[in-house]
Amino acid sequence: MGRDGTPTRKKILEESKKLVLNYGFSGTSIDQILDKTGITKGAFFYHFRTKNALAKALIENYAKEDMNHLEWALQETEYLEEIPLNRLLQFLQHFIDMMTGIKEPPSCLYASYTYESNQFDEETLNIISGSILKWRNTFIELIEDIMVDNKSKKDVDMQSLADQFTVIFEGAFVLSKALNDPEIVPKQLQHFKNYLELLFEPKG
Amino acid sequence: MGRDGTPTRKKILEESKKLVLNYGFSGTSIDQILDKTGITKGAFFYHFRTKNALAKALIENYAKEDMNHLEWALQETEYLEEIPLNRLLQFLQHFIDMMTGIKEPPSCLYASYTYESNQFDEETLNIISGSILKWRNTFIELIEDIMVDNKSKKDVDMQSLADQFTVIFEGAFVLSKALNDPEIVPKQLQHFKNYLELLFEPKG
DNA sequence: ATTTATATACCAACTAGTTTGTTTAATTTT
DNA sequence: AAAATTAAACAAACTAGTTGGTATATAAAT
Repeated sequence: MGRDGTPTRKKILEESKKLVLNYGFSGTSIDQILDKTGITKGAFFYHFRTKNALAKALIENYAKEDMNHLEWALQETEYLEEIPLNRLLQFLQHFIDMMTGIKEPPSCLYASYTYESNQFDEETLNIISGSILKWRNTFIELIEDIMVDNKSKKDVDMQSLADQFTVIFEGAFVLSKALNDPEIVPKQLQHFKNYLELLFEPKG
Repeated sequence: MGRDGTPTRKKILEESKKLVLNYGFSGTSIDQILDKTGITKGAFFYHFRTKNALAKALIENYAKEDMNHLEWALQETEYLEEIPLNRLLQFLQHFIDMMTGIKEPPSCLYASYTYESNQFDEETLNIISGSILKWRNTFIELIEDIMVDNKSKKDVDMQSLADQFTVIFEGAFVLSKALNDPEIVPKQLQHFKNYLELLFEPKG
């Protein structure tokens, strides 16, 4: 056994994530990361073969956490399986709650990478599209369950309705950052919840 | 008088905008811009004092076009002033039409800059927030006109409802790019239109 | 009308500094 | 002993920005 490198690796990933979200990936230099972490160049290149290997590790990490959020909300609402509309609304409410009261504007590595996508290889970009498609398909299933015995008030395209969750998240992040107002995020999600209620709630 | 530099300046702005949207601002080098435009470094720095002066000119240009779109849609729907809901829906429809049939995923310089905001000075970032607030206030007025004699089906926060237009645009751009599917954009806007119809249309 | 002047536009080569990445030898931790 | 880390020097390529000079269109003076 040698010594344990995981704390160092973790520190690099943590600090560089913050830097990337505010300077962009190209705008973040390795020297900047070394300053923030206090480690040396040798240690950095011991953990990551190239700067783009860091990019990939960052997005892999981020996607894993993202998929955990998805699984968590699915499990938390599993008990409502028999009342599909309530389940979907509760699923959404979890994310509204999560985003309520945050102190600074959140941001998303997917969007960050997407706006400098020519810097990254296909494998790295596929992690992003893969995650987004996972959200899409999850929502499609949740909505399909509703539609079994519940007609929507409007003739809607289901795939794009499913995408709207991610769309609103991503868009709200951009506005929240640009206007420096974290409250924008939960408020926008609330509108999506309203929309689903208006579309699917039975009463007149 | 010397020769006319406006075509050169225009070329720089056009090409660098494309580059910035795919590589990020930091990820776009001046040499790259010179390759694409075929001009020389001397010419570049004749037109722009620094690289960040280009960033500012780019966003000024972009914001101006953006504000033109806003004014255009306002004027096109002015004839519906007396039927505020129809006006808002028609206003939206203009942008749905504009985004229908496009061949490649569009993107937005506001979002691009926002995800590497630490690269830019306050003046540059204020152009972005200024434009977004202009959209917000325009939509607030349009919605207020509706609410004069039309109660909404849900108790909605007006400011965030106004913001949703920009939120959906920005979010749809991100997904459209990440999944390489330009059709996402008009489809997402259609959902916003649906939402407004469900909120404000009188019939049961 | 041709020369002369001049401001603008532009070019090619250069400079100073930064970037990612390498190397090597010594040191620390398990 | 093996893995992780430091420190420091180094290189090759790239970066933003500078310099000194040249071309071009217009306007003024001859």
